[in-house]
Amino acid sequence: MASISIQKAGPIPSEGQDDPRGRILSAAGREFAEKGFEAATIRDICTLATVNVAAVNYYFGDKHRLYIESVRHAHEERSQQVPLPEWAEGTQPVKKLRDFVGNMLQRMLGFDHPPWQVRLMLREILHPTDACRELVEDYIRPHFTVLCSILDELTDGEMSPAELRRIGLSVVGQCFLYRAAGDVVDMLIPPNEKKNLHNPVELADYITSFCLAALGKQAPLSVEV
Amino acid sequence: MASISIQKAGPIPSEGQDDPRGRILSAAGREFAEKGFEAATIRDICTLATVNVAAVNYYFGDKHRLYIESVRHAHEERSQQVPLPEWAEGTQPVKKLRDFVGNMLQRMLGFDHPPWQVRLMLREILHPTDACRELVEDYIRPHFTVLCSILDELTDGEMSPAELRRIGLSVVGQCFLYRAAGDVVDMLIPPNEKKNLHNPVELADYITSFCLAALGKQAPLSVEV
DNA sequence: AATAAAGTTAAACAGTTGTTTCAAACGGTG
DNA sequence: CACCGTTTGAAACAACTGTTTAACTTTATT
Repeated sequence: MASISIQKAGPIPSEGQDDPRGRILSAAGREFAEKGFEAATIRDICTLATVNVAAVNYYFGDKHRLYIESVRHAHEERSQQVPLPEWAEGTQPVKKLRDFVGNMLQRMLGFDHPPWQVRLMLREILHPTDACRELVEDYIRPHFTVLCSILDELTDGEMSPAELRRIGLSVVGQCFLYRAAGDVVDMLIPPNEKKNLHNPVELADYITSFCLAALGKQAPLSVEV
Repeated sequence: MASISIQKAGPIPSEGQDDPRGRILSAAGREFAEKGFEAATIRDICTLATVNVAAVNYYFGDKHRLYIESVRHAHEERSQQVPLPEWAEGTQPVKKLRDFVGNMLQRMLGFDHPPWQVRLMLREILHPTDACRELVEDYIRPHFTVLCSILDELTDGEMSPAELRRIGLSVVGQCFLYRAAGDVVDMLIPPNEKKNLHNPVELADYITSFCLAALGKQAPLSVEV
């Protein structure tokens, strides 16, 4: 019966290097991230993980539950790969915002090319399935809450929570475009321009400045007429 | 031989109502938009279009070419569904920007729920395939160019083309988030707040104001310290 | 060492996929 | 009407899918 292995959900939760469950989880994450749930096949995943096809059924029950676990595994891993910055008491909110945007861009875009964890999460954001709610509550909402509290500090409590959320979405949106539609962005701008202006470091500065200017906490990008 | 039907690529390009080719194209668009290329099946598409499974092979050769044609069909249809606004000579660039953002949001989000054309294009933007280049050149780039020229007017030619493109991406990004990650946005904000602040009309005003403020063409959203 | 449980394997299963076949039906032209 | 290329139809094809089976090896416990 499959239900036996389901109850256990894996015999040993340790993350050893020759731990089959962990290997499957990692291989599945990469495959799901690259090809999506339907196009990724259990056989390819098992080949990549060097386990027998029956192992998926043994450890996870079926493909769907393997996917759910893969998403969970991905955002847990990414959370400790790129943790939120910690600020000393009394840090200027302007600096906090800049740090936060830089951190978000680093998490989304990575130093070189984005890791499979992010691409898998992105799929879930774009076409949510059962795994989405947990992803939002455990990963996205905490980050978004931090952003909103920074904006609250920045605007000296003048804004309502609703307004803060809307501004927060403006910040996130500017970063998110580069992650979700990065390929199209690359087609819209010249190649050298990308290296100079649209790299994570430059972008963090620019997006922060753009938002600070919009909030009147910094000189506008253009002079007034 | 399949190559016979490929050369013709459909016997009659007319768009009659009982035109099988047109029905397949429309049904395929909806299915691809909802389920993606892999998960959508030729059988489902043909059932929806009330044609035999062999019709796809007859009119389009294979599934992949049907997909390519579907994307083309989608963006051509959407282009004339929501055309770019036309402005009289001497229209204020501020108004142009507001119109453009409103137009873009309407195109992305639709009045009620977004049409399948947009969702199909979104898939291509997120995970580009062969159909992407044409989509960018024929649909996205023209729109983006208009936006950049509006921003050029707005800033009185002070900005370099590269800077204009970067600002343009800030505008697009704020709109794009609601389209691509709409489900997650809905989970992050209270339901009533969505109706009041995050509907296309309110959003157009807000995003325009945010950008105008950032560019110093309008008072900032928050008062200065 | 004997027994049972856990883990792993190759092989097969039933169902679905994209694609093809070939004969029947259609629609205009001589 | 007979002829023709064009279009449609039901059925079959081979390949691949997720899943399961049952025999096998390993590991731990008594």
